[in-house]
Amino acid sequence: MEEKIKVHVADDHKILIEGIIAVINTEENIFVEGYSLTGKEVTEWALNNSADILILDINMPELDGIEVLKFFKKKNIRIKTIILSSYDDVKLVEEMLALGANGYISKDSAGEHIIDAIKAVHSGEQFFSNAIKDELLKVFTGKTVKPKKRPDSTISNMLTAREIEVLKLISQEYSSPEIAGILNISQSTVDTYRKNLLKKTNVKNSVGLAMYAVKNKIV
Amino acid sequence: MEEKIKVHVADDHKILIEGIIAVINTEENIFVEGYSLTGKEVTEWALNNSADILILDINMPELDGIEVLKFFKKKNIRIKTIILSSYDDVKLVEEMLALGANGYISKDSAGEHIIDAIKAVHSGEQFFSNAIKDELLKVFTGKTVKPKKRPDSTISNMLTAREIEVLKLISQEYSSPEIAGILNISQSTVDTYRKNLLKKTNVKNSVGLAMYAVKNKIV
DNA sequence: ATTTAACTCCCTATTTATGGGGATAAGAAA
DNA sequence: TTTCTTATCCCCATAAATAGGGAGTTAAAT
Repeated sequence: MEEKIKVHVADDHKILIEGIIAVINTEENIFVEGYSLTGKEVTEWALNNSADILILDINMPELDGIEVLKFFKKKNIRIKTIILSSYDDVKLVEEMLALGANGYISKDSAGEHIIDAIKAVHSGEQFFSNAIKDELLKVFTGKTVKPKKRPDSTISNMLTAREIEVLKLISQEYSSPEIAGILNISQSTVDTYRKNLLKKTNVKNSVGLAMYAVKNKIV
Repeated sequence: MEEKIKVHVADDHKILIEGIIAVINTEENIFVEGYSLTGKEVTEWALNNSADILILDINMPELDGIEVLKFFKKKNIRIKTIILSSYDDVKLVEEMLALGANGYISKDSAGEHIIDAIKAVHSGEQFFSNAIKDELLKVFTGKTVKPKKRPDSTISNMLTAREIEVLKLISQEYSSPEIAGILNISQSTVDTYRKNLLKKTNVKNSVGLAMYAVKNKIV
């Protein structure tokens, strides 16, 4: 009496969807109910359909994965979701968990991991790709299940107000001496913020900071 | 006696590779010889191995598809190549063709198109995804091989191919010494490109370059 | 054949950025 | 009260980026 696990896949690259379907088809008790090619399609699908598991790409045109999850929350749609990401970003995982995602796997990982993820999430567990696990441990020391507290514990909250100000100015092409002038603080202080920003965001240089600011919609 | 078409796949996302393999495996007379996860791996593979068809992603870390094709040209390695791209960009098609690519398909297209592309390219034809065809017609009115004119004047066109490569790497947080290493040119040259980029894009610094790259969808 | 554009490399010099360390005052939290 | 966070500042040192100049090679276009 096997009840097959019903999966829906959402990604803007059809080839990748077909790949996932092919991988899933090697499993007896999992099947793909259908797929969506845009975030909008997913939300429309979700209004009148359902599945046990939704595999959701974060990078999609128009409506991305984050927006889709927000939509679900708003409409009180409950579906176990596994996030599919191009890169391993702890910050994103945090945000995703806060939005109710149940798993997070990287596109770099092998197809078998998708199967593992589906099984785990379907049985009520959470699943993360190995690459992300180590990072996670540092952040959620021990708490495996819920980031129940502060609903908007996104990354921007890890940065202090002043750090964000500096980050914004960096992203606007200002140099440290200029930022010092604008904020009326010494350049040493600006340098300190730069150092802290680099550590907290885990990027290599100013360009990384700017890209981080873009990703997190700080600019 | 059918001779199977031997294919090598290069993409930084393993799941996508598995998808392509799965799709290709549905075909009797095509098989996947192996795969590479980075551009560097492809070049190393190509030095001692071969295949009938190489399916090559353009967006890969460190060494992208363009660089791989340039490497082939330099080393006089001949392999029929089908470019796999996330977006339909005529400019890229132009460049790819000039570098000797034989086909260009979008990740948005269905898996069956890969099969079609492999068969077409293997039999000596060129293959393009439908989305790109219309665009192409406008540009190469009839001429399938050589792109001699560039009637379009987008901002990205003011930048040379090499400049765009450097810009990409800058946006990926690489420093000049690192970029020099990746592209196998001297740091002086990289510095020259930086100077030219700053002038052409009219921004103040590396952060500005990265933001420019984002705005113009170069990254 | 000549010009042009792209790619390549070098020199000199100054300014910024990065990385390590430590330190103090104000205020909030435990 | 004591501890922790935030914001502020400093020293030292090295690496990287910016800014100006010049110059050779190749390949394509006219």
